[in-house]
Amino acid sequence: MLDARRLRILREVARRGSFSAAADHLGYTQSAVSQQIAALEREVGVPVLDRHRGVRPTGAGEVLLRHADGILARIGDAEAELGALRGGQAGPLRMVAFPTAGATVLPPAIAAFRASHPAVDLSLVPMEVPEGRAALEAGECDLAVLVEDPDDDGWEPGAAGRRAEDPFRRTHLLDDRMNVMLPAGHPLADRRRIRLEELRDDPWILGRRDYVPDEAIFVRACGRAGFEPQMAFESDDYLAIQGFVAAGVGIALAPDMSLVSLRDDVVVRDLEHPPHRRVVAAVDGRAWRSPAVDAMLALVREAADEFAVRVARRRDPRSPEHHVRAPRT
Amino acid sequence: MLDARRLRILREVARRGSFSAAADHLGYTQSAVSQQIAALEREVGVPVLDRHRGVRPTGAGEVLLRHADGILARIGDAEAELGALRGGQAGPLRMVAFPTAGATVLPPAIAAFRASHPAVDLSLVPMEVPEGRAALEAGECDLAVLVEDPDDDGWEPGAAGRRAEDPFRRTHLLDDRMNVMLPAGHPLADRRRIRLEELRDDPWILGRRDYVPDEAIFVRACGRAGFEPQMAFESDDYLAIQGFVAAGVGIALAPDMSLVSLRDDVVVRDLEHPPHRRVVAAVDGRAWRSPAVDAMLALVREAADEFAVRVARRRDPRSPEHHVRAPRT
DNA sequence: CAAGCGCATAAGATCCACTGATGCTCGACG
DNA sequence: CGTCGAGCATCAGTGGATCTTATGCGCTTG
Repeated sequence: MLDARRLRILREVARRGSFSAAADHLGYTQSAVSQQIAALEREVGVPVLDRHRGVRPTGAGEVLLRHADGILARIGDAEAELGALRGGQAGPLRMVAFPTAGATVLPPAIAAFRASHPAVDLSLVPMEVPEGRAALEAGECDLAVLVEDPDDDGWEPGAAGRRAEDPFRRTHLLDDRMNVMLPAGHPLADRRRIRLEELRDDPWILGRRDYVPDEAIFVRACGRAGFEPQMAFESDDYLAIQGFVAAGVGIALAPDMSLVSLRDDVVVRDLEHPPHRRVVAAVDGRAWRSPAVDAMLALVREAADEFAVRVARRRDPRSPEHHVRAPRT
Repeated sequence: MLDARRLRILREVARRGSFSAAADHLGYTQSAVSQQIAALEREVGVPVLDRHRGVRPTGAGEVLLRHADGILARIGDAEAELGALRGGQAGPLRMVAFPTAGATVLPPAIAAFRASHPAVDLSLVPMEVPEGRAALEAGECDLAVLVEDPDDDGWEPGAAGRRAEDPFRRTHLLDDRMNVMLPAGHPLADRRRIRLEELRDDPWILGRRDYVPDEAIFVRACGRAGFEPQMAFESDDYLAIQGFVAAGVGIALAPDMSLVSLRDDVVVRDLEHPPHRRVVAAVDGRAWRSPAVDAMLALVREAADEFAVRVARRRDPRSPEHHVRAPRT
C-alpha cells in the first residue's frame, strides 16, 4: 500500500525542486530521500521524478502529488482531532442517566459543558439504572449517572446476591432524601413531620421490584420501623405514582429529585428518620478517561451541589408548605 | 505520522470485532494485529479499542475510524489512478507540435485518441520546433511533433555545428515535399513542373533563418541547382508568405502541409527534384513511456499516412490543376 | 473443572529505513 | 581543457520496526 510518509517526501521534493533541499527541510539526509523516492518508484513501477536538469515530477508524479495533498491533509485532520480528544477538546462523550436525573440536575451541567467544550460531541441518553450500569460496563458510554443503595454499595440487583467488584470509579453527587407523598385529604396531610410507622396500615405504591434500589431502601426502612408494607400497586414512573396517590390508590415514598413537578392534589411530608438513596456519577475505571469526562464530572458535581442547596432551601422552616405548590390561579 | 497500514488494520478489527478474524482476513497472524494495535495506541497515547468482552472501538477509536475510511479511500483512488496510468488509461499526456502539424495531421489522431482513452488528460500546445524540442528535452511534454532536415538528422540550429546525440526516440511520420508557390500571373505559372534553376533570378520569401530547417533545406537545394537565392523578405507564417507571393513581393517554397488552405491568387507547382522536410514524432528515450504515449504515437502515424495519401491523390495526374482551388463562385 | 476461544507477551528472524561515505554526471569557470 | 562544485545514486552498516512461532492468561462453556 502507498505509504503516506513517502508521499510527504515526494511532495517536499517536488516543492523544493531538489532532493537535498527536501532532505534538509524534513530532517533527513539526502541519501534517505533518494532511497525513499527510489522505493516509491519501485513500488508503483513507474518513475515519479524526472532527474534531468533539476527534479521535476513526471506524469505519474503529478498524479501522486495531486492525491498526496488530500491524503496528507486528511491524516493531519485525524491527528489534530486525536490531539484535541486527548486534550478533552473534541471527540464523543456519551452519557447515560436515569430519567429523573436527566431532567433535574443534568441540564445546567450540560449547558455549561457545551459552552466550554463546543467541539465535543456530547450525547445524553436516559436509561434506567440497570441498563445504564450495563452500558457503562460494556463501554457503550463514558459516564453514567446512577442510583445506588447507600447501605449496600455496588450491589447489583440482577445477579442474585453477588457482591460485584465492579470496575467503576464513582463520584458521589448527592444523597436524595425520601419523603412521603399523601393525597391532599389524608389524615396526616397537615402534619409537618411524620414517622414511618404511623403509615403502617396504608397501602403503598411502589416502583418496579427489579428497578432502582429505591424499593430495597424503602422496604428496609419499613423493616426498621417494625412493619412490612402493604403493596397496592407498582409503577416505575414517579409522575404516574403521583397520579395514583392523588386518586387515593395508596401512598408512596418520593425522593427529592422526583419532586420538581408536583400535582397540587398531593402533599409531600418529611419523614422522621428519612432514608435516602445515593446518586453517583460512575466512569469505567479500566478505560482511559478523557479530560472531557473529568470536566463533565466536575460540572455534574457542581450542578448536584446546587440542586442540593435548592432542595435544602425548599425544606427551610420559614416555608413549611414548601413541597406543595400554590394552586394555579 | 499516522500510518495508513495501521488504520487499515484498525478498521478491519473494528469491522470483524476480533483481532483473530481481522488477522485472518488481512493475511497476518493474530499476534501481528495485536502488536500493531498496541503500537497505534502507543503512538496516539490513548487506547483505541476496548477489549472488555469482544473488541469495540473507544472514543479515540471512533475518531480514527471516521477518518480512516476517507484516508484509505483516497489512497485507493491514488493507487487506482496510478494503475490506470501504468496501463495507459489515465493520467496526463502532454503533446506539443509545430502549428501546421497541429492544424493538419493531428486533429484526426486526437479525435481517435480521445475516443479510445477518455480518462487521459490530453493537451496539445502549438510550439515552434526549437521550443518543442526544448520542451521535450526538459520533460515538459511527453510527445513532440517536430520538423527535421532529412540530410542532417538531429542537427540542432542553436548549438553552432554541434551534432547533438539527443536522447529522443523518433517515429517517422511523413516526408513533406516542397513545392514552389508563384503569383497567379508569374511567367511559369502554367507549367506543370518546374526546375529550381529556372527560378534563379526570382526574389525569394523565406521563413525566419533560425527557425525550422525549411530554410536550410531550401538553400541547400538552390546550391545543388547552382545558384544562391536572392532574399526578398522573411516571414515565419505560411499564410503571410502566401500573401507576399500573391502581392508579387517574391516567390516561395511551400511544403505540402502548408497547403491545406490556399489563396486563389497564387499557384503551387511541382519541382523537378523536390526537396522535402521530414516530419517526426519524438519522445524522450530516457523517460518511462506510458502506453498512452505509444497509443498516441500509433494514431499519429496513422493520421500522417492518411494525410500523405490525400496529398498524393491531390498530386494525381488526372487533375493537373490540383494545387489551385477553383475560385469561389 | 477441563476445554476452548481470544488477546497479550516473549523471543527470534527478517525487513526496512536511515546514516555516512563514496561514486558519478553535469555544468560552471578559470 | 582541466578542475571544481552541486546534486543524485549507490553501498555498507546499524538500529528499529514488524513479522512469526510459541506460550501465557483471562474468560466463558459444557
